Amino acid sequence: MRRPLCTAQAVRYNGAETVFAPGRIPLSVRRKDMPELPEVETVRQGLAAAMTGLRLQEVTLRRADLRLPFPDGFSPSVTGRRVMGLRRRAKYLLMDLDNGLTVIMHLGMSGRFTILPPEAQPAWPSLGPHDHVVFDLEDGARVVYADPRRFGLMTLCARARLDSHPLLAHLGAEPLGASFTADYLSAALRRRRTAIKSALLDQKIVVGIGNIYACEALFQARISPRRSSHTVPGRRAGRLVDAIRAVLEAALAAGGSSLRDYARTDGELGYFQHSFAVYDRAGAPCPRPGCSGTIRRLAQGGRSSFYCPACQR
DNA sequence: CGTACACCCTGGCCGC
DNA sequence: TGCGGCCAGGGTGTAC
Repeated sequence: MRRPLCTAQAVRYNGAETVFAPGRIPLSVRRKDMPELPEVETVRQGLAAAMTGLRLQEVTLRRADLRLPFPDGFSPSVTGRRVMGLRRRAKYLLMDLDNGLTVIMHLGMSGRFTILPPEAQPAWPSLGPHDHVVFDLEDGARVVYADPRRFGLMTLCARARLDSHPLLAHLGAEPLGASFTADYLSAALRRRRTAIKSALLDQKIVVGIGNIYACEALFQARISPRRSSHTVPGRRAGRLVDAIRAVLEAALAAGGSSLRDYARTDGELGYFQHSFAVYDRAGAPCPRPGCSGTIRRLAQGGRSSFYCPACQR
């Protein structure tokens, strides 16, 4: 399918709705399907509702690895166990089992879970080539993990040693947690000379922010993605912390409502229509009221940044 | 240690 | 219209 030509496009900004003038600039209305913190949290809620308290009657691995190999004994360690609950740390999903083990799961870029309710069983879709893990629950429901690009992972860890697991030990602050403050961010950035955009993607500083929300938060905080990190501490760090929280919370709210919609239809979790102020909008007018700038695209660290050079400094 | 970049993978988009 | 090529991205590993 080709990208639609822009006729009129609505974008939400600070609660006010801005409508782009008709133009000839091709704008993709890209469906966001890269899991960042809000998407992972939405998936966590869906899985928790479907799995908590139930036994995993059968767990099937349909290949030997994703980004990493499944650990030896994965299926036997998990099969027959009861799911005590689902937690999230950064973009990792943590499924606690009743034998003291926790399943660590990451969606990578294209990982997705689908919940097939028991009553729909005769009409369940057959498994495709990218359906790598199948959890059959004791109530007859089925949870399928699919991941075309296989950047995701699934592994096991004793719950008592979870905090020192190599994947989790070096993670920075949760952006929606109490420890993520202007002072914390200022201290983390003070001696860094990389661009602030790259620092926001560094999971040792703050977790859960991917390329899209990094761009959106910098736009809302009116900070250029090119600004050197060590010039952010102080007032800008305060704006940035507020902007990160606002952007993630708005996406979480959208995810929650889409979860209810999807649960009624095909049970697919965490993927929803979402529009962005700057992400993937190169050439579009800046949506900030009163700003006449044009959104630009910039390559930083092998990744695309989108920003308004007129109002982000 | 901080920084920069290659790499993993495949669907989808682009140009020819 | 068909096909080859390139790009997207998170996280880790390596080289400077």
